[in-house]
Amino acid sequence: MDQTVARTRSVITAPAAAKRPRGRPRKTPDERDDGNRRVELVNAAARLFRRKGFDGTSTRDIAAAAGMHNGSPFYHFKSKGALLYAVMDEGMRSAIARQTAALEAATQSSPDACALLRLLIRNHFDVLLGPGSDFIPVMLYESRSLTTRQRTLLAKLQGDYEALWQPVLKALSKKGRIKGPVKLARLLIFGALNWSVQWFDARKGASLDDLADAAITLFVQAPSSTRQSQP
Amino acid sequence: MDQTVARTRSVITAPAAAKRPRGRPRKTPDERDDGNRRVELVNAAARLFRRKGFDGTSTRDIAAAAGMHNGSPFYHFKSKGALLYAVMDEGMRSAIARQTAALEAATQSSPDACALLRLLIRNHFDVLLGPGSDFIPVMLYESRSLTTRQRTLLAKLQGDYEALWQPVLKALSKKGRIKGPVKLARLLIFGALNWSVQWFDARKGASLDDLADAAITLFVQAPSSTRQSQP
DNA sequence: CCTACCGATCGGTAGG
DNA sequence: CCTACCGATCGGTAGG
Repeated sequence: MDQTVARTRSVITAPAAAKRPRGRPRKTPDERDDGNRRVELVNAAARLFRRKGFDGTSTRDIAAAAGMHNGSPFYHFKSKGALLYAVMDEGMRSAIARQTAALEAATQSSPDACALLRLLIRNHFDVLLGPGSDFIPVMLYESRSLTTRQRTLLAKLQGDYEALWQPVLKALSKKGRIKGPVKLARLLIFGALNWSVQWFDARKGASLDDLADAAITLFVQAPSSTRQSQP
Repeated sequence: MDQTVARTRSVITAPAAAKRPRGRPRKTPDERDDGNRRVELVNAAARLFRRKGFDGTSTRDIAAAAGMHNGSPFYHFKSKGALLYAVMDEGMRSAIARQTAALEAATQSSPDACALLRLLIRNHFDVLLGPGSDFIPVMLYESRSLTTRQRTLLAKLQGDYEALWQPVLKALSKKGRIKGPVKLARLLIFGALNWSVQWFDARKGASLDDLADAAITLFVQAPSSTRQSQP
């Protein structure tokens, strides 16, 4: 939100150069308040919320992971719940931005619905399972702990995210390559993808590309002969 | 375990007859220790663990929901985690029993793989979303709170459950009606089903039959013409 | 952002 | 299974 302002200030304040011993956790004093610590808090919270759940994570855990002391997170966030919301909000915004950019780039070359779905799915897996992506899993599995208002705000972003998929799914449905009611198909497909958080192990078995291939193969019906498109 | 001993004792101690004012929740003294209270605890725990999560539920919540006082759950279970395990264990055993019975009954009449899959899926939705079924959702979404040993024990049951699906899925795969690696297909399909816990609303929209239909339609490829079976 | 601290809650236990 | 209770932890705040 207003981080840009704070960030600018830090550039001015900072001695700019290298040379500070700096203990592990603590940042240099001139980096204080510049928004970086806030980001570190959100990152630490995302990682811990994912691994231990919202209720299983204490604000002390988060503070320690960000190299702070007990009460310091409350300097940046007014409550633990606000931290949770920040994680989810950032997760959704970055996922939307990523998919939007991918779709824009792709549409220039090959506007094939099946290829677009594969792109969306592949990116979705990356957001769910890729390195450093704890935000969306937290969003998916910890929303019980949100307030009603937070839930409403995030539902808007989720709607935006789904809206990116809808035309692609509709096109495939119209071509008879995705069967059944589109709304239910979308929910089932998202479920298949989102559940991968529970079982995917990056160290063994399939790659994210394998997953995307398997998903496309499973959900998208083979084109009926080749006649369907030219009757 | 050794509850039988305590049970006998209570029968002796109890005044046996009627006539006691008794507050709402309490059972009659002669029903004490007969195992019913244990069942009530597990049921209450299942409902609360599902709604608020394991970490978000206190043993006092559970005690109150079962009409007991603060420390009483620990008369039946040695820890909160043991209660969680009991919920999941019962959930898995009853789900396995249900699917096994359904498969046995069905195999007598029509051994059609697609119909069998539809049966499994329909029952799975019932176990996930039907009335009073909080056990499997807890199993699916709270396993983070298990100890390693508990997780191992439950993994065995999960394997048994999956084993019921495997021949059906393999048959469909062999017929070319489920595409891609069977293992990944199974994981994706389970995900699609299990995720319904997050969005299904019994009061509006689709029924469990609608869901099962949509799932079958989405996952199972239309038989290629009708020729595939008689080459 | 640290220090010191508060009130509340929690899992669990003793002792009957 | 109840009563009374303990030690630990937790979210959050004051005051700098």
